[in-house]
Amino acid sequence: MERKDDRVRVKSGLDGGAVAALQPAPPGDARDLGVTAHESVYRRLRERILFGGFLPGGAITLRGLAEALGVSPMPVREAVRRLIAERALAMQDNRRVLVPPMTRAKFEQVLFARRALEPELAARALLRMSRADIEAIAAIDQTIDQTIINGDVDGYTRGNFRFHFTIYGYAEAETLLGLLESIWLQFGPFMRMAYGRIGTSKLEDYHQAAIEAMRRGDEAALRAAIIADIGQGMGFIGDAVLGRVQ
Amino acid sequence: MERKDDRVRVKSGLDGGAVAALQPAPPGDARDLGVTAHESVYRRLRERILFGGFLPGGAITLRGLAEALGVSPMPVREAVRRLIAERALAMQDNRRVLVPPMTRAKFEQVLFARRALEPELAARALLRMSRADIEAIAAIDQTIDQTIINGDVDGYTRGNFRFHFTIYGYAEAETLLGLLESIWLQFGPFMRMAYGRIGTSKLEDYHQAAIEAMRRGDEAALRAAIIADIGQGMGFIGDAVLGRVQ
DNA sequence: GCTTGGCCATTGTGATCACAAAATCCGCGC
DNA sequence: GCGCGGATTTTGTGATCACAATGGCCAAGC
Repeated sequence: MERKDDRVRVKSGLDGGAVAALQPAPPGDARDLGVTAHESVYRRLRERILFGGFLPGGAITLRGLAEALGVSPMPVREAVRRLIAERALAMQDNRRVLVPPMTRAKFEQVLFARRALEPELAARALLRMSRADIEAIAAIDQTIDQTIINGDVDGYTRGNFRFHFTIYGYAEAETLLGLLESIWLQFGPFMRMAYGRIGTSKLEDYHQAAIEAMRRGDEAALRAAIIADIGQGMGFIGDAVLGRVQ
Repeated sequence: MERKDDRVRVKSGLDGGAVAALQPAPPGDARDLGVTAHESVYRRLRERILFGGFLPGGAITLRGLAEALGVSPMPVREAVRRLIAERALAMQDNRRVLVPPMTRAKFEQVLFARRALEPELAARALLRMSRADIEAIAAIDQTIDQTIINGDVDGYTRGNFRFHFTIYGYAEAETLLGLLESIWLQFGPFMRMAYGRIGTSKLEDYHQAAIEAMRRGDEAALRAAIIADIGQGMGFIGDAVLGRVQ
């Protein structure tokens, strides 16, 4: 009993207090309104994978998660199975579930997929965004700048995700967006790890260039800014994580 | 122990014609060797979605599938949830599971994704294929030609899938391949429907051009052949299912 | 005949139990 | 002190049961 809890807590503690612990949803949590238990569990785990810092390679047990989340193992099974299908988690031959490790080959494919999908989604979004929409994106970017100043790694990670996917959401391209979400889930833990290791001081991005391209309605410049942002961010992650990849 | 709930399930039967041909796995089926029940169910459903003809829009019930497959509803739940995560099935707000309908917007995104992923996968495969591998591909294409002559729509559909994914399998790019599999699962039912509606008589493809490009080691020509094949095949499907597609 | 209301079968969801395999632990022998 | 083999615990899997909600069906009323 004691061990089980310990293992969960250890995995969650990537960099101390900045990350909210995995715990049962507060009663009346907005995320749980009219939502099934496994959907709630799925969202919690997904968020944890993207931002929280499940340790890559760390083991995950259904009963352990169920106990930590205050539900029976059943909805956890469904949520975990869904995340496995999205390649966010993996099951090895042992039937043991874990956050799949990053490899150089996988990293390179993630990079290719991002470069193929994200400029396209941004370009499609540009056709459908109002001036107010664009300024909302700019506002998000300002909050990101604040997280950089504050050294808030978790805030930066969340803000960066929100910046990208708020834009892509306007593309009205659910099929392509689904592919991209799977991709982000696959490098999410490593993004968090990289930023956590390097800190926010050296962070720079091409968000401002993207915003100005959107303001001008310049699709080519927007594509270029997104590609530059991907290359810069992924270069960061690659340097931090793959330098010592097994 | 004794099950007191001996409700009459006789008349529940199968849900419409969509699952009519689904049968329990034969004992000792190679697909079930050392494989969990939900994995077996998953493969069977997946194959049916790709080749078999779940009717788009047709309703699917867990208990109906379970009965048709000779298992309890539990492994069906996991298999269906996995297919939903892969976008092969969808759950509407009613919590009813169905084969999602094709829309013009979705079709166009599928086309974009195929054009982005498949030439790349083919090019990567080319670097790793031996001469014998290429001739094995050529042999697959010959069986496809035979299915066209015989008017064997099912055989053509399977052969075409096998032709493409045998090539892409050599690319050693599991991440990209996973994205592409999700894409094929999304248009699979419509591919089958289109070919079934038009028949094999008018079928032509660019497989031969792709094979000769591979024999010459000509990456650019291979990419072009794959792109041409996608355009031709998807044009077929689009015409048959959506009417005219730009 | 057509609409409408209520009854009931059916559905997905979640909890609990049983079981086999895997991992872990523990104590024996060297 | 250190491997090593059996016992024990833990784990994923699958079946069964309970339950609330949705949908379908049929009869009553206009």
